[in-house]
Amino acid sequence: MSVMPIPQQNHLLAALPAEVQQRLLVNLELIPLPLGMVLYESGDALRHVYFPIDAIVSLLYVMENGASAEISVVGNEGLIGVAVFMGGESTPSRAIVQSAGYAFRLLGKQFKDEVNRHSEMLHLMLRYTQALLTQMAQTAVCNRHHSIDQQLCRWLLLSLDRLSGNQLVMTQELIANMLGVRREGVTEAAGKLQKLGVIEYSRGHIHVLDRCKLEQLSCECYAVVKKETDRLLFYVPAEPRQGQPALR
Amino acid sequence: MSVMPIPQQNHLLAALPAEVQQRLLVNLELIPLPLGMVLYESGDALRHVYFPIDAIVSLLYVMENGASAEISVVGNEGLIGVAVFMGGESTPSRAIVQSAGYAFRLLGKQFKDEVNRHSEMLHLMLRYTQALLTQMAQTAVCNRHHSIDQQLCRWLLLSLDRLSGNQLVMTQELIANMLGVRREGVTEAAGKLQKLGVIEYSRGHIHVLDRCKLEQLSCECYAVVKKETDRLLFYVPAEPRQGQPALR
DNA sequence: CTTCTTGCGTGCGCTAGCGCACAGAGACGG
DNA sequence: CCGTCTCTGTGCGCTAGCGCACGCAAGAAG
Repeated sequence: MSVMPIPQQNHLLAALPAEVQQRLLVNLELIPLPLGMVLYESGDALRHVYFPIDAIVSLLYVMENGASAEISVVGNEGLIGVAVFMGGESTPSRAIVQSAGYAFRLLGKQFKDEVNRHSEMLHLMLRYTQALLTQMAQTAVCNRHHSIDQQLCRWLLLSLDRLSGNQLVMTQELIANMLGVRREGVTEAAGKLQKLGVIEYSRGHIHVLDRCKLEQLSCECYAVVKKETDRLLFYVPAEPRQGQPALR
Repeated sequence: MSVMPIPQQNHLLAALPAEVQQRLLVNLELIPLPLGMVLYESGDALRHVYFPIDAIVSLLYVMENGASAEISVVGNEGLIGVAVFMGGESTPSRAIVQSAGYAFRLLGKQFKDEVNRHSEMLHLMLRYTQALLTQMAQTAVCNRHHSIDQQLCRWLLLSLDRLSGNQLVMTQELIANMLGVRREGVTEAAGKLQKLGVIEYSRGHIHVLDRCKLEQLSCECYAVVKKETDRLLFYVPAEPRQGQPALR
């Protein structure tokens, strides 16, 4: 990040009415999110909501025995902390930084008040929440029916969509935690992809060489979630943004 | 159903302010939900929202190859059709009746207008939606990490909580569809439970004999979802309902 | 340049769950 | 009472993924 991040780089913030943006701007706090930082733990009352700029945050469920599984992933298309306006104030999951970067944050209470004052803003947030819901549902299905190979492809694509460039900084161990599988399983799957010339990696750095191939090898889950997310967030009838094709 | 169902048997309808109840009552339509009825298909625009009384409805994702997986389950604690007020108007899943019974339904537009007029009502619906979110997340985790035996226990408990009595009408084949596993897998798991004296079944009728044991044999997922659902929906500070222990 | 740490590769035995095939047994209509 | 359909039980070979153990090599630290 050589240039200063601005709030409008987060799609949700950018989509707010100008008037609301003005009022929120002064309260937004730019926060660096280093890899592995925990934004909140399972059951924590949410003090802030976070709007990622170039960071990626995973919602992770950690079981009693320590095993984990990623529930959903959030980049600059969304926000962390939907429980603030959904009313629960907490969720039984952990929010952890999966790719370092920056985010703007806002006090939960302030955000909640603002959301409740502006129905347009509320409805935007609710559409985002529905996109999140879709992602969770699809994760459930994917966990049930698809191979590690397919899931790795899906996961790489989800991350890629939320990054600029085609390189991820991410060890296989961490990917395994996210997918809820063995590290060796990821090694094997990644090895296959490398042999096929789809990716190239070494010691925590993954280059995606052939995104197209990746999409072919992925299960349907990626496309379903992407399509639905685009429908919910980026198709705004009779506005200039209409038809914007992708997450980023 | 020898007695006439009344709207207040649905927890969400019962929790609405008296004034709103009055206005909705005349528009509520009592509908019988036979086993297997599809309330909506993946991608359908939602014409109605449904409030189950004694029926159970599953949200099911059906993949391209026909395989399926249950995303969440809804009984008289909730409603079918959250996409109406979340703004998406549709979801990529099927709503199918898993246990026959009755539900009240309401035109989606009417419900939406009502929700948008009453913030108290909206907030109740959002809390329910968060409970749904939790259930989906937990389903994802459960699909990843737990055995068919454990998942069957969880599934039986979820159904039991939404029924009166301790008998389910449900073939192993259908349970397998819900869990997204083989029918034989369910046969085996159910056989174990029967040997342990936890359940008793024959040709689509399952009697639960020892609910306690069922909870012990289930994975943590059931308890997590139940606790969170109770927290979100039934704990209303400084009101008579406070401390109500269970879903039903 | 050495040493240590971190990330990746690999092999091996094991189990859960799959796909398939078929058999028996309750329910039910004629 | 008989044929038919639906539901459940069982057996068998197969594979994906697990747990474990160990080796190796690229960077970082000294």
